[in-house]
Amino acid sequence: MPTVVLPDGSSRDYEGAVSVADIAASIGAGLARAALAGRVDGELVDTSFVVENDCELAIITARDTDGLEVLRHSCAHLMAQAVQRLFPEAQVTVGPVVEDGFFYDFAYERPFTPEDLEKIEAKMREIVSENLPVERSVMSRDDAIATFEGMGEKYKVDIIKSIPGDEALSFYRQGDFIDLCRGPHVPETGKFKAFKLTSVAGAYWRGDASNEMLQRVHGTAWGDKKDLEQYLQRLEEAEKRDHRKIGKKLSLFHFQEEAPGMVFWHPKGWAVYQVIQHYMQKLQQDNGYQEIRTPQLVDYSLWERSGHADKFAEQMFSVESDSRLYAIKPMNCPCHVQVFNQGLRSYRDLPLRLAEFGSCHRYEPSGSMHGLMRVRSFTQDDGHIFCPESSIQDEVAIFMELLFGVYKDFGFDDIILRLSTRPEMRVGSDELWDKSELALKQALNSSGLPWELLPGEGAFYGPKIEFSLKDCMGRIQQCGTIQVDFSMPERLGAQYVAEDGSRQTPVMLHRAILGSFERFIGVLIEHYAGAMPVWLAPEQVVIMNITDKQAEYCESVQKTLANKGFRASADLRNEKVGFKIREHTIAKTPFMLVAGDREVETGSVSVRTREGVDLGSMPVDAFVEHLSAAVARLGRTEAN
RNA sequence: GCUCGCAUAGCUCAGAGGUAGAGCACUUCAUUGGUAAUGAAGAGGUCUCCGGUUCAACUCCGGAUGUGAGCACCA
Repeated sequence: MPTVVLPDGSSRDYEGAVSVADIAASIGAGLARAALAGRVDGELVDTSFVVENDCELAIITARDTDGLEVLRHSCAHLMAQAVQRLFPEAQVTVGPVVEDGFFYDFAYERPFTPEDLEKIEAKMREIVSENLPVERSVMSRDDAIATFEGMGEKYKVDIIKSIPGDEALSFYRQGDFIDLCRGPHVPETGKFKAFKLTSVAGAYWRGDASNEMLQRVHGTAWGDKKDLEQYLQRLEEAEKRDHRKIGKKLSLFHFQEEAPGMVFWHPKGWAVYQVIQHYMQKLQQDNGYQEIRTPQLVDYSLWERSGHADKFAEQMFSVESDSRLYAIKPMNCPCHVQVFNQGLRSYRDLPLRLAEFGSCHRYEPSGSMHGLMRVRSFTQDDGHIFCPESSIQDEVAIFMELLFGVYKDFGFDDIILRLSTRPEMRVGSDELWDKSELALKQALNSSGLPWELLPGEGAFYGPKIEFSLKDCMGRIQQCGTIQVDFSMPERLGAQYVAEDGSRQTPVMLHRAILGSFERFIGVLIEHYAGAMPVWLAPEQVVIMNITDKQAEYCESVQKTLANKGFRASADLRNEKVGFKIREHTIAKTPFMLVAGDREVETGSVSVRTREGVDLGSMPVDAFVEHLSAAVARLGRTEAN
């Protein structure tokens, strides 16, 4: 006589053991149709799961996040079934759920083509219309291995063998297809209303580049057609915001074959870069950093001493000159230690905060480059804090405060914090790791923000915090970081004289707020779809005449604005004002000023924004005030 | 680096085994027009590069380079 408590708090009694599907049916026919799975006392189960005792139960539909996951996971099975019907030689491997969809990896004699994808999708629809029941079963490991060996599925056999423990394994069968799976799954193949295969690409077996390459087919699945449509629109929107596209359209920068992975900044892109750099420069000055500049080429031996040559030799550019080997600097830290090492340092000098807009070159693998997001030549807003072990927590807390302010100024309010702790391969005593991990944890906790733990993901020299921001498309972009390093100061002989006269090795905190200018600007472009906040806009104002008669007036207004430090230009071309408005709107210039005879007479300008809002005519002074306020707001929203 | 795709005018893209087209941009002329495209004319391409097949290659084949998606990598 189970009593089932539903999410709304109501409860229902049943005569005897009853399946989740039956419970759904007893609540309503609509719910029964929509039911994809159940959650019994917090655990996800199939709708065929039989409830025998009192429990809390929720019927899971495509409206639940969990339901969508079940749907997508089942859709991966559906796809695998379709592939095996079309290509009996293809072997199945794994097919997990990913954000917004799923994929399945197949081993096949040749890569799938886009035409194959269409065929697979058609076959999937066929299987949907067959409405095959999806049935769970349990097999012992030995039986499972024998079964899949019999089918010639060697990858599955591998997977089964690699699952630890020796309890029985669950399998899901739908018609002619069976797959190893924890489940749960949808009750029958008729449940799929909206799915689409999106792409095919290679992926290594077990994610290891030394293994053979499989065919990974990506797909997406949703509760209904409307959601699918919305998702596809979101993809389109993301494509429109692609910083590579906008960068070209707005002439911010370009790349060319002669310098792969290195940016040619155009005047407008460089203007943005400069604004950001000046902003950071001022910020760091105001917050106890001293700016330095270190060489581009440094003898290879320094990189050997720092340990980088060992690990990253292949990713370092080098130059030979006078039979000496130099590395083009791939990072700034060893150079900063050299600056620290000049002269004898006292504990009174600490914390010593050195900052550099450090230009670095790394030979990134060709396939990893991506517009501004991953380049071979980039500039970090790098900084290193040399301090005694005891100040780690304070320094980290101060840094985080600084970083949050910067992100807000750029218009990012949603920040994600992650702590990466000791990896297997590491230097330094456990005691040291304990201390610094604790320091980072305490700094995180005192920020009051939620944070995530990534065990084992720290650098070999110390734990780190990574700061990611969420852009307006909900994508997570890693930018800032602070890392504790107990290794490099020692390797490179950094020391200071402590209060008691003894020589001590300082701890070094590596930190960056933006990460790299290139990447950060890429993120900004996508976040704002090119329409930068006024303080960052490469061109803040353009003033245009209606006829040649107002040319002189426009020039004088332009000069007035430029003298006040605004980025203003005059568009005096012999074109209709509508044409000019259109061009500058497309160019995302925040303010467009029009001057005709009326404005000349009254010493005013007619103001229009790139959003198409007409602010009417106003005296030039009034506009200057308006503009100043817009600039001063930075990227902050009203609330912040 | 790996798998698959792509590479045509400054940009966005069409295009057939018989040495190329559109729109925008550019130049010139006319036009002086009040808030998202004034009209006309002109100029512009060793069709990424190197090989091969062919009477003939921008087109087919191979390679290189760059680039796109995904994987791997990311101090």
